[in-house]
Amino acid sequence: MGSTERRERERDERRRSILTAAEGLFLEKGYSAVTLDELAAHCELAKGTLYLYFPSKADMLGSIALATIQDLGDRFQRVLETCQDPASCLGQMGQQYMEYHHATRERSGLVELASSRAIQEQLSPELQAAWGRESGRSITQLAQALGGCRAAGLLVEDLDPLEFALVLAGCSMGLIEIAGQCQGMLPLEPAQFVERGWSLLLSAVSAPGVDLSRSMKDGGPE
Amino acid sequence: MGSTERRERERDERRRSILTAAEGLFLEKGYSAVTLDELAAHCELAKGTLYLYFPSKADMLGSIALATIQDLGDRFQRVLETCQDPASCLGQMGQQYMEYHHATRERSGLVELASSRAIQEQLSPELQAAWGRESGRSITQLAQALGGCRAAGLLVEDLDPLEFALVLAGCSMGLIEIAGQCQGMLPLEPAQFVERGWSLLLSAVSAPGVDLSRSMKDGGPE
DNA sequence: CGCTGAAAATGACTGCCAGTCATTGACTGA
DNA sequence: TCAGTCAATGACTGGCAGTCATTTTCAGCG
Repeated sequence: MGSTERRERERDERRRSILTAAEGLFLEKGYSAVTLDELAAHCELAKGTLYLYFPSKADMLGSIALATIQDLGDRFQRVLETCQDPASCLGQMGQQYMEYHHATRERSGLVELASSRAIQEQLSPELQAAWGRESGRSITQLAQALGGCRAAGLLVEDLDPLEFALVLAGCSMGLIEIAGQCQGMLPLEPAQFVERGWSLLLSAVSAPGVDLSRSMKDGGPE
Repeated sequence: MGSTERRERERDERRRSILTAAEGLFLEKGYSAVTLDELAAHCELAKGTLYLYFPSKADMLGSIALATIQDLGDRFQRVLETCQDPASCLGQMGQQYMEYHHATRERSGLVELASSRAIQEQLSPELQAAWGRESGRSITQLAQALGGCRAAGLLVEDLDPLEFALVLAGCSMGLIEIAGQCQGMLPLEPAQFVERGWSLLLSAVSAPGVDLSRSMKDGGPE
């Protein structure tokens, strides 16, 4: 019988519905203010049942955040697969990053929290491993695009693609964070802020006569 | 009698000794793994006594982190007061930032945690206000130095000093964070990482023919 | 020197909540 | 119909932040 498969499908569905409810509550009230009794009530389940699907509350948050950052990796993957020209590849990654950020901006607080040491060390080993893999993935992808640009002579020679990819990633994170904290201080959208940062960094490492930051705005030359 | 003053002095001293013990434990075991019973035992006090000095555990962490970021503001203040030439002013701020980071690098995890929404919203209103004031201070100071550089024609014209100060601050935060997370991924010290970021950003906004990132390395022209 | 009142310190206690587990219920295949 | 498996339950436990009635300390005074 296909009953085992149906079981599995139902299990997946329930898991997903728990995550959906959890995400809503976490966004509404903040992670630590949500109790599992409350979440269980929202799911019309008993608290114990939640533990059949997740080993801890932290793992629920981690799973939500993981799915979010996986989205970025998937976007980058698509760019790498469809794009030949290195400059437009990098440009499209920049665009995808902005779109990703826009699509997930309300969740960015959850991703930030999940990245923190306090949460990370509570995650199950499997999730921890997946998280490390996933956050490394988008950086590697970025480094790959940067490597292509350097090979094409579009970047200054003495640039380590991986190192610069980390710089870009770190700055993006920090800019989003500070933009969230200083909403009042400047009338600027977080996304514009990040875009500004990328532009500056890219223009600083472009080879003489080239401006890679331009390729982000129009998706590359053609 | 001077007994009231002595009282106050002793109170301050005790407060400080609690913070010292707390900092040590937080660094050793992580904030959430430290119980107040444990901390009280280390201070040779009863748990209740701690609450005569701090309204909550979060406020202890907040006070430690606040003192840390105040240090940066003090450093920047000294630079602004002693320095006339705008370029060397900015350069010295960069140097001070690196020194600050070096001096407080083991505490950077605590500052990061204290900055998080999860902790911020638990802080007493007074501490929250002080935190906002203090984190705004160093950015304003940085903006002031940048304004001086722009006025001297060292920066591109269309640069908003405050906005760019926020970019620098955000990138620094993010770079420190990602450097902490990706220790294994690259053989680079966090400080070098941050320095690299500052250099790139400054070179991107320097006026044609000027390289402000240089002034950070040698403390400016003289 | 003892007395007194105020301030400081105490630690048993409370409430809350993540996580557990013995029990019950639902379904399946024989 | 029955046995066996897996999902679901919710009362319970343990641990910890924060409280508060009580005790201790001590300066100032008669």
